[in-house]
Amino acid sequence: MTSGLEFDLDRSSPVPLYFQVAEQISEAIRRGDLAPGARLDNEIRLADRLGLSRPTVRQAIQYLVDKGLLVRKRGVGTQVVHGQVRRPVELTGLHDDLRRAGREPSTRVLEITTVPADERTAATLGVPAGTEVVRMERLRYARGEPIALLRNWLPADLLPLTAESLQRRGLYELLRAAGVRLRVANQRVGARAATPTEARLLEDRRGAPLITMERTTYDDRGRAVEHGSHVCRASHYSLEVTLIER
Amino acid sequence: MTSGLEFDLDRSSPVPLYFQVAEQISEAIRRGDLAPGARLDNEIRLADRLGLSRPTVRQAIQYLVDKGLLVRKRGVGTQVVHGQVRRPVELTGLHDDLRRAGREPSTRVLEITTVPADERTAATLGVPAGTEVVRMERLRYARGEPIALLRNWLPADLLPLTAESLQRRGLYELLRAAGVRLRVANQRVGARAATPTEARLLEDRRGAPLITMERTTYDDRGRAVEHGSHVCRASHYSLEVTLIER
DNA sequence: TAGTGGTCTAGACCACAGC
DNA sequence: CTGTGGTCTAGACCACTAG
Repeated sequence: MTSGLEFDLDRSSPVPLYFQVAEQISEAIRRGDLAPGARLDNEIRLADRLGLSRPTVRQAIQYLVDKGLLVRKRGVGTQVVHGQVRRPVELTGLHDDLRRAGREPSTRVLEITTVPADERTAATLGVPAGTEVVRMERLRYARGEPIALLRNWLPADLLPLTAESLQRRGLYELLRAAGVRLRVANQRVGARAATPTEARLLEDRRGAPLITMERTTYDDRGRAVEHGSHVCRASHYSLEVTLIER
Repeated sequence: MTSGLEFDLDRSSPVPLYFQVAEQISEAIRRGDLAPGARLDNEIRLADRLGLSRPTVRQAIQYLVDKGLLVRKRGVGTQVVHGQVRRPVELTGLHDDLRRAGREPSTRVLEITTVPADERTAATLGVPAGTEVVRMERLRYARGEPIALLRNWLPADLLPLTAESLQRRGLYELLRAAGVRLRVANQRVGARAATPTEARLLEDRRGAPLITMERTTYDDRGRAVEHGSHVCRASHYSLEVTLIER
């Protein structure tokens, strides 16, 4: 039950009320005050207790259901899901992933050039063939060891990119700082053996298993802002995904 | 614009109105009547045209935004995202994946037994140690070729499982048919080289690159209903994921 | 400044689960 | 039968975007 929980809402804050509620429920779960399987008060009672309308409370709950923290069942109620959500479902780059895991990422920029887009790149990014695009190749390290080889293409007019800025910050971080709001990414994940070149760059043996990732990311206008084709050393990295069925 | 689109709503249908709207917009995108980048009418106008309230129209749009088909930006409008969503974000098993791709999956059940849960399995499934669980091992084929080696554990009281039923239907399909509603899955994806045993079963060479998947799935009561530890031949399979930032 | 989505309210009726 | 979430209405005001 949430009966014992205290909620602290600030109506003068620019933070939406539904989000304040969601954050505090989320925090209660993280702390363990709401154990896995625990039932929340029903939506009406929760709304009464918080002095909010039911739709606002529903919005808060829906937000956490979409993140995989809560599950709902009609006639039963809303409960905390068993099993920790290992990672929130977010649109992150490898740099953020590693930093979050406390693995001190660093980057070596192998190449960064501006070229006219060939047919295939233009189609992927949804720009006319021949448009200027930035092509870059980076080597990502964690704790001093090579982890991944990253190849990216993005429209040249999106933001200025330099080897210096890419060495200290991840691509996604730079995009966000430039006001680009990432919204959707289509990603294909596979695996294959390392080629001799890849093995040399990643300081691994030829034929070592690599995770492959092919990703195109779109902003809040629906435009492609980045395409990436990456390989990661499987011995040093794995992906975590949370799937939600609506 | 959606101005030229026709919408056909049935208020007597048990299908929710927001879902009817979402389906028809989705269909218009699939057909190409709404091209990538196309702007929808604004929410107020759309609500007027359909004879619905704005919240209902918003719910329909939100549904498609969550699926990655649409993007919204305040002050701008709602647009169709560039780049096809290759696969809807759904909670599917390998069997469904392959069948959807028209690859005629078939299954050979190598083992299926009921055993008391050891410490680790019990913790993963959130049941007391010693509880009866089903342990199974399957070999999944597509077009006659071995694709994946699947190992699963699930609570024994959930549903009766036989080698016969598993040979003709996927595990997720059987779970759904038994009234289990899957809601959340935490999944870890990696890669490694095939062991000699795996290579023999998968009819591949030793050291061949494999995709590894470790997944725990929860139902609408928040209980773990299945844990899987799978390996797939990377040469014959890859995963597609769509990531959405809220 | 005009137009858009973002948030919020205060109700209503319905469908489904479980006793 | 009772309680729960699921759906729906008809408004309101605000914050942000773009010209």
